[in-house]
Amino acid sequence: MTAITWQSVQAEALRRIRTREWPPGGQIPHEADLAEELGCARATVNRALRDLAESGLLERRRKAGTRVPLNPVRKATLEIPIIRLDVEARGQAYGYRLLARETTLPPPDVCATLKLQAKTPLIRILALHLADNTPFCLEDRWINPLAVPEIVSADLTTISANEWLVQNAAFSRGDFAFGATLATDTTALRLSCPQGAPLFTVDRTTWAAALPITAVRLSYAPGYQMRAEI
Amino acid sequence: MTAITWQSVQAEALRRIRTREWPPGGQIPHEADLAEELGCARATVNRALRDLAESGLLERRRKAGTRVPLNPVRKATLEIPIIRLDVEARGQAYGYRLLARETTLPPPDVCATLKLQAKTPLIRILALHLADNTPFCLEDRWINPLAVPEIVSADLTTISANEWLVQNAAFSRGDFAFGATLATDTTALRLSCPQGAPLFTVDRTTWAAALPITAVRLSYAPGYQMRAEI
DNA sequence: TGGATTATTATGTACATACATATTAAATCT
DNA sequence: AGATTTAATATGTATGTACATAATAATCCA
Repeated sequence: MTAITWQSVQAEALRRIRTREWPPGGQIPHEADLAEELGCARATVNRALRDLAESGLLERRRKAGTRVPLNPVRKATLEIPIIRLDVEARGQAYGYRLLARETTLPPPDVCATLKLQAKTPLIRILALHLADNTPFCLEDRWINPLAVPEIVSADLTTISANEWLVQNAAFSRGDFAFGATLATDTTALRLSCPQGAPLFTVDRTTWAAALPITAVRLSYAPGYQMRAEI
Repeated sequence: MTAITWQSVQAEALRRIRTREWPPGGQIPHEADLAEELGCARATVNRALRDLAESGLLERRRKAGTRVPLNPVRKATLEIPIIRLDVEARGQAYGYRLLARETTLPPPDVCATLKLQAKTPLIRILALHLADNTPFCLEDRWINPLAVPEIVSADLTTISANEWLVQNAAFSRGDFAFGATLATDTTALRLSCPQGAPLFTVDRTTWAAALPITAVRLSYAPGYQMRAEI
């Protein structure tokens, strides 16, 4: 029976940080000293402190040691589910409607975010996600067919591009930008909300290495909140 | 020289996931088998796969083994810096103005989010954060003086409550809710933006165990975007 | 057959040791 | 003194072994 787990070491470290036994800006003992003091292996202390450093509560550098940051930059974890699961997790019935699908030349801003030549034709998808039959989220997406050729034969009337891409595109990197925009007249119509309503929006771009796959703007119906914990 | 690191094992696992050599929904080999195949210790494989599971790319269960999820719920990491550092990271000059400070009974909704009795007087802070002398973010905060008694003697005209609390409050848990709201007349005035402009807002509540510390709404000037990577 | 019990198994973790690596501090040279 | 080289050191990681734990599969019994 080993009474000391890395979690217990972490809890003790957290206690010392919170009580300022390890003051902000100050150095904390070496792993080896802590291991001896707490009666465990250095690897156990390492696991505990490494984890705290990843969440921003400690700063570690080789040779320099470990210190408590003065202005910790805490890290919160955002869960990015497919929209269907997001709706279903709220206990609501999910619905989906493909509004438009075409292959056309993208506007300059889309070209820029995807770093593509202006003359590359892309697939544009416009779709509406519903929760309990009321508009939940409007998906305005551009897809690079060179990155996912199978998309041209995919039936996007029953499965959303959001879901299809998660399952079929081997993406390696993604950027997110969260913001607020006003509902334009057409957007308001589609989301069944007043024109000028404030919409929470997510602009997402995903890549397979250097190859751009897709850029999407998700406009959520008024009142939507994205949640996170720390 | 040990050629095989846990990062290289992770890269190989990622490759197999992306190429569908390990298909979605399918089981992958045991750690022990992988370790033998790749020529490393099981602990190395464990570290690599555990990390992938934490980011949502694998699902692991004791005895059941490891599988590739059909609908992976990816985890993005959000960095939560103090506002001053957020501004300075953009290469802009940070400014700060305390607009109001009073001790008063909070409205019912604030009581509810903080789970406090309605008759508990709280400290209310209203402050403006500036970037290059233009309004950047409006901070509307309620602080529980029972959780941080030193706040009553803190000078919040030179250091923001945001920063003071990060440095002085030992919080253990926090909830975030991101959304979009319309600028009311008073908010528009303070942020120097048109009334009815869409504002990206963050509602944050922090706790020390079960003791509520503070609830704050941050309203960012129009155009602000919060970014994350995956 | 059905329900409880027991065995099995894959992951999770602890440990001691050894070495790698980044970074700082000391020493050396010009 | 200032620049360069060298030593020292704290963290980072790999390994083999051992055992813990959770979850499943097999078994047993009524």
